[in-house]
Amino acid sequence: MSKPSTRDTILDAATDVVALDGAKQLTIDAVAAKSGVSKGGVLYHFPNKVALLQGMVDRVIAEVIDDVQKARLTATEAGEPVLPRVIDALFERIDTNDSVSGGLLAASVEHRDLLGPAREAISGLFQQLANEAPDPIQAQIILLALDGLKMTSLLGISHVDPNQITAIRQRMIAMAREPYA
Amino acid sequence: MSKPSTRDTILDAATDVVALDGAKQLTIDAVAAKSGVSKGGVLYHFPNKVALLQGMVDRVIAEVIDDVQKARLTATEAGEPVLPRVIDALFERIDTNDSVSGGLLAASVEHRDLLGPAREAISGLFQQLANEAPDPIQAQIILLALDGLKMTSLLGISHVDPNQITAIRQRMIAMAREPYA
DNA sequence: TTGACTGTACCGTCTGGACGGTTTATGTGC
DNA sequence: GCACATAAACCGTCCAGACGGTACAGTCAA
Repeated sequence: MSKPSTRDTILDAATDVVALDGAKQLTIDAVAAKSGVSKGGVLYHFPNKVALLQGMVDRVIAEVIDDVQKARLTATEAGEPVLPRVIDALFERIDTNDSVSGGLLAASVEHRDLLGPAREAISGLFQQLANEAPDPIQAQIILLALDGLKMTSLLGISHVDPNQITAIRQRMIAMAREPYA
Repeated sequence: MSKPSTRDTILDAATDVVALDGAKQLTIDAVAAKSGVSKGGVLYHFPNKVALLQGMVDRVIAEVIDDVQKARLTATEAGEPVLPRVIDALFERIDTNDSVSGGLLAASVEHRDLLGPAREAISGLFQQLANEAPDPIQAQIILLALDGLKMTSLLGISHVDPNQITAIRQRMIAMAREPYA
């Protein structure tokens, strides 16, 4: 276990701040305090606040993409259809409902370009997923529904009865297996 | 056309500010300047900034609910299934992509209770829509996909090819008409 | 008279970031 | 192995501007 880089320490602290105190409280001072690094040190690694946000966003996005790619790989290796596995993977992420992504989402409204690079990557991946599926349009709808589920629950405005989550999940998988007639 | 109330004038101005300059620029001073009402006047109607935000959110939510209810009414009057009409109505709202909702969404992450009352109303309405549909689970998935579409396009992170929007819309309607076998 | 404002002055606080200084790591020549 | 130079990593303070909110005297139509 090597000592984590200061850069990562800072990003971890920033994540903590958002998770515990909300996105509004994400100030350079707060991050400095929580990370044990001085304010100057923080600004050395991230020349300004936007760069810090960018660092956080990039980490989260990379994680999501990694999850999906993994699901995709294991599915193709097992000779199974890809989409059901992806659905499962994304549902797992919904359950681990970090309040961090919500905060980052909010920040991204302000700084549109934060999600610019991420958009490219995710857009390409999802398009590919849909096109590889037997029924691309249906696949898109399923992926959109996953977006909706994630985002509404992220923002605390989900209108889905928790008891029905499992049914929805299973239905999505069933849909993914047998395309629309 | 009677003169709009000062309260509405203020809310309009606030909406303008968010639309043109972003949510971050929504300051009491900015709203006062844009509305032509003095700062004191603004604070007379909205004792603090949160109250102002609440006023904005409430207006938007009421509008959405109204649209959906209208679609629902005309459908039942025509003896048609409700969901297809609702899908159409919500798609129309996606196209009129006000950047305001995005800003309000961002603000709602910070002030969770802003969406509290709205959540109740929308949650109830959507649940009812789903339960009235021939296939409630499928209906939920469709409604979630609409959420996803709206939110991703609101945040500028949509991964849907614009050329496929129409196909997706039609498929959703087709799905709503004939439930899953 | 009263409610709906205007206009201005003011306060306390927060925050991003600039800046100059200091420690630590990394070579490099001898 | 050692002295030295150089740059990277990091510290702590200070500042200017912005913002929410208060206070309060005055205006004006109903």
